[in-house]
Amino acid sequence: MNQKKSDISRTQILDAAAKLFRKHGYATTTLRLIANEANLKAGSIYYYFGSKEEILGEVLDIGIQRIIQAIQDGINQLPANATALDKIRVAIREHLHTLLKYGDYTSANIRIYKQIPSNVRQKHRALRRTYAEEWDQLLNDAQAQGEIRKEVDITLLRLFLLGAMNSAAEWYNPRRGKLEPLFEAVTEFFFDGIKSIPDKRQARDQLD
Amino acid sequence: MNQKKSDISRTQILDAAAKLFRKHGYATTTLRLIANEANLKAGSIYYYFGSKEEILGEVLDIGIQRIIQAIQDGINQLPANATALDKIRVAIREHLHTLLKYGDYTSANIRIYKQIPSNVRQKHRALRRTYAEEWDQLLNDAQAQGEIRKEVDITLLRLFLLGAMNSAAEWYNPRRGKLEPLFEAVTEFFFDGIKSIPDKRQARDQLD
DNA sequence: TTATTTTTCTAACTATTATTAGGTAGAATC
DNA sequence: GATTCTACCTAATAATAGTTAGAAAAATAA
Repeated sequence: MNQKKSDISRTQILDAAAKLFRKHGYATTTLRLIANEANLKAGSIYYYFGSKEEILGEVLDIGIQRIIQAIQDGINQLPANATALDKIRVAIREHLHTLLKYGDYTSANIRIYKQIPSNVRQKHRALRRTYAEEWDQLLNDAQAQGEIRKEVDITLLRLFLLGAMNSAAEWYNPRRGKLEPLFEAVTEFFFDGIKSIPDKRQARDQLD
Repeated sequence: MNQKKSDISRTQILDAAAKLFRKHGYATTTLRLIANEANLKAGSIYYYFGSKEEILGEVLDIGIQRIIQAIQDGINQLPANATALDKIRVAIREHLHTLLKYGDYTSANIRIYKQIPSNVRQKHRALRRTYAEEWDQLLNDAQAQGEIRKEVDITLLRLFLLGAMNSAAEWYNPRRGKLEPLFEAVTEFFFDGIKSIPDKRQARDQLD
């Protein structure tokens, strides 16, 4: 009844696949490479998965689910009087952390999503949508509270904010720098902007 | 002496490759698909290119060069009294435009860069570096002029700004929306931020 | 121990790939 | 008109991919 050995191998295959998908993309990652990384032979993979696409699907789902979980946990730890912007700060931090530190699944997801078979992408789309909606919720709340200017297009904000963060998966090198400055830079840029002096439009907004 | 026919076919191959690389990635784009899109047979491609990698290399280079050219042209058309931020605005606009409108080469470059054979990426890296340096120049100028707050880390700003813009290649649908709102959103977010009221830190900066 | 089930391996099969060798039709040149 | 060059094509090659079938080994149960 106890099938521990089996679970271990299955996890090793997924871990190996996530790592290699992230690094080399889906198409160029062969089952023989995955098997090798997981200390198996290629044929043995089919004891656990029906196809290469099935592995891909599971890696993708795990990638998003981990990040959703991390943000959920982070927000739950916030004090009761936390503002909407506080929650967004937590979400930014957890997103970056999950993406860049414990990142094979999440990073693989971000990196290869657009270059996978369309039937797999199709299936995975719902989960992505869910994640996007959680962000929209956070951002809309902040706007409703008056913490985000009311002219801001929330959808575009989400797309550019996530786009900026996800791009770090392309250039961030864990050995060359800590993650905290990235978090501070993102919040600084998006919350306050980079300009020295508020221009007329912003000044006007403040008079409302 | 006039080899117009040849040039046309060569260009068609490159156009087809850029289009397919952008859409399906490098590995999954076969020479037969490229040939078909360019109205040739696969073997004929070798009359023009020595290998698939050679096509890739040329597509990548063209992608960056077009964007560099567009920005250069845009800045040159600016009046003499344009500010450093004005130039950055132009650079943002041209970057988005080249990426999203005339985008097969540029978009292919952005999308597949991380999943190509490392020797090709190695060769192409210098051009990318050049482009990054042009941005750093623009941003540093603005900071030296006092138009960007002096605490801003210019390298991180470049990485996140380009990351945000490039992400649009993943989600922008030309049929569903105009490009101008994107441009406005990017400048709004990065220049002024999204917050309704400047927080203490920003207020402090303004007192310096 | 023996029997059964779970897990892994070996060795092949089929399809597809980039690449190459050699041919061909027409245009250009002599 | 004969020759050479240009721009392709056809057909084959060798390598590699995902996948499968069946045997071997390891673990578990009897």
